[in-house]
Amino acid sequence: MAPFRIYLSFLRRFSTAAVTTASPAPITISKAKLKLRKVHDPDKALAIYNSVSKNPSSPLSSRYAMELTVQRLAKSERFSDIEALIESHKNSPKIKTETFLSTLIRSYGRASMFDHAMKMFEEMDQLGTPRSVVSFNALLAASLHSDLFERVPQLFDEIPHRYNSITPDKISYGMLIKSYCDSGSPEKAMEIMRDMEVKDVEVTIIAFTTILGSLYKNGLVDVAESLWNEMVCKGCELDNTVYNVRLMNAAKESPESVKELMEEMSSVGLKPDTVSYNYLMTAYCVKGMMGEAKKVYEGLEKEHDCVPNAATFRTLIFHLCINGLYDQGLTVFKKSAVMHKIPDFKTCKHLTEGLVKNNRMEDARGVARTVKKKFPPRLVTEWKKLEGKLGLYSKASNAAASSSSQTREVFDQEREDAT
DNA sequence: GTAGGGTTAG
Repeated sequence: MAPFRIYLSFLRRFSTAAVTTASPAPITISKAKLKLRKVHDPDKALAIYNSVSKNPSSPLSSRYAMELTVQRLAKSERFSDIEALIESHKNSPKIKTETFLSTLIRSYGRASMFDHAMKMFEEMDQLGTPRSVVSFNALLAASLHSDLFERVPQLFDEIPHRYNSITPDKISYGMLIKSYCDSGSPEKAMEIMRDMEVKDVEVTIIAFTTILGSLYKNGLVDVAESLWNEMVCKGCELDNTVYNVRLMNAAKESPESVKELMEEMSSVGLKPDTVSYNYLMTAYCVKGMMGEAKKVYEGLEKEHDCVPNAATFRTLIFHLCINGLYDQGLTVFKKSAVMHKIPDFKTCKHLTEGLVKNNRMEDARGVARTVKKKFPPRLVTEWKKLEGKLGLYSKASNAAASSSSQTREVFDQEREDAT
């Protein structure tokens, strides 16, 4: 049933493509990956994926394409399509290699389908795939991505006992630590860390970073600071991510403390990245210093050679809206649409409501058009309810339509870009 | 990016 659905989806896409665009010819994998990053419609994603998966040239890359496709389908809750897609790979001779099978387990995790991941792990004997810590780690990753953090300690107890070919390594332990951190127990995570030291398993910078972030989030700032000192004393090679976690904490304090820490970052030879600048921008936003926040945003590309990401847009647009700066919010929103990184539902709602309140009906409809194109079906349904409440397409609002040729231009540009 | 775990939600 499910493979047939995929086929139908593909046909559907194929027939529209035949009418509206010139050639649906087979494409290279690198092209497919570029396209997949932009496309959010699950049927389009599947069509792109199918147009390369037949081409056997580069199997390594197509795994990545699969993960992207699965993520698109997962957002639309198309679980039977995901199952069909992933299971179809079991026919490949590569299924006997543990890394390939582990990719499939991990993909199930990306779709929060932990039971399927577990089933695949258990089927390894029948499939003739040898087991090592590689597939065990894939299974742990699948439970973390499925938000089943309580399953991780359980698997940790059971699996290595059941299969003597599996010995947890530093990455397994890293995920165990993450599971405790995600369930709000950084102290328990620190116990695991001490346990690793006893067992002579390396505590990597990633494990440290996980704990550090969790300590800050749970308000255990003093413990976090002493862990940081411990890392520095041990000569741990610090990187951007661990500094970014500290910046997260500094952002709660003040923009000044963020800047100070960013200078420290530079002085140790690290270059602040998009995430770092996002924290600086956030620090200005929460203080209501929107002019300064926008300067950070504008400097991202111009001065710092960084690309704004989804969090950049989400945070900035949200705060522009709650400060009543809908016009500026709209400008930034347009940019986010061009970059296929529109903000979340709540932020889009704020923006649209604000535009309606200011009688900018055509601009509000422009935002709505983009939202409906990019959100998964469930949210589109929700969004249409909002449109009804706002009277976005009522007669009165049509009459009030104004100044929108510019809006159309930008949204049309975005539309072409998406195909 | 090539095996895999870490950072942003007002």
